[in-house]
Amino acid sequence: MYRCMMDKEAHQLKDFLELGGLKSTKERETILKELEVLEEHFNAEKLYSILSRKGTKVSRPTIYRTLKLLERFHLIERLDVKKNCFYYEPMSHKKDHGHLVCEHCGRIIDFASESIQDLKSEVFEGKNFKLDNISIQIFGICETCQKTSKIKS
Amino acid sequence: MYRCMMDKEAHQLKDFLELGGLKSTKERETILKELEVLEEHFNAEKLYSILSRKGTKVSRPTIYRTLKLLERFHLIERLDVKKNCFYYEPMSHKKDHGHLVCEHCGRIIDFASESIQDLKSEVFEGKNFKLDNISIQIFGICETCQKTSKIKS
DNA sequence: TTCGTTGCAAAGCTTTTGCACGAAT
DNA sequence: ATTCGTGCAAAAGCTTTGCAACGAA
Repeated sequence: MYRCMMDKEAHQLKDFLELGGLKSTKERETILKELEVLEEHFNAEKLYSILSRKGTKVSRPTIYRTLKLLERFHLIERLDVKKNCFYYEPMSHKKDHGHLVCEHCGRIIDFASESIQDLKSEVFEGKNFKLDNISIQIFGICETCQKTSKIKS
Repeated sequence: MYRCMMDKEAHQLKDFLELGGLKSTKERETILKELEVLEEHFNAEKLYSILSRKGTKVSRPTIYRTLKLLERFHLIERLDVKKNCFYYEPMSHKKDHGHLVCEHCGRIIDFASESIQDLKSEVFEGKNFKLDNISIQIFGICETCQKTSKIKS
């Protein structure tokens, strides 16, 4: 299962890196540190601009490479939210949950649900499919946008 | 709600087109006709090559534009399956269902589930979120690939 | 005739890659 | 001393756009 992230990410990463004969660099630590405090869903570009603004700029290629690395180690998870780019889940979001994606403002809201577990059991029992990761997106209009409904049909 | 598609797509489309002051062209009909018989999930490039092979080639820009049009009319639905491109649901797939996406061979298998309805009710009751469309992807390894498991961990 | 539509070529955007330099072990 | 990682610039891959020619109403 992806999606899940331990508390001491840094340690984990270092272990993984060592195991894989990979190196711990200041760029990787910068990114990891940012992800530990990041509350929102993000993509490569957003991370790039956050770090740039903070004066700890890391190049785009390195950001992309590092995100891939972290994904491979299941330390972050890639989302699928109808944008033509990759979005990621912050490390702080842990257990199984789905995403409410507002089609008006683009906001992504996590939601937990009993039914997700049911769904997994059903699929596991019904089909001979080795589950890895479940990804649930519900598209619609969030509360805020419904109120300020400047929404064109 | 997206995802749902009536039987007489062509009629529907013509109505929509008329309503919007849009025109019915042979390119749009070619695409629509292909989508009516297409069994598999597809993307723009796949559609392009199918039509090209059949000798009813339509340019890429037109394919992209038409798919967008059909999506706008809720005649097809865009999927989110961890590829860096848009995948669509064929018109023949109707009611609420999720997708099992094999991470090894890339195959997409539809599955229906009671729990999807539960999930929708839960969200509808719990949050003040105006539902539009639910998108469920379960990633893992399909039966076939498990058997022929040449899978690198 | 009037607009919407098409195809081409070019541009746009996100992501990836080649390569030389630099840093970690 | 190796070997891996970084940044730059360039390429790649998918999608969109500008524009002139075309075609449906």
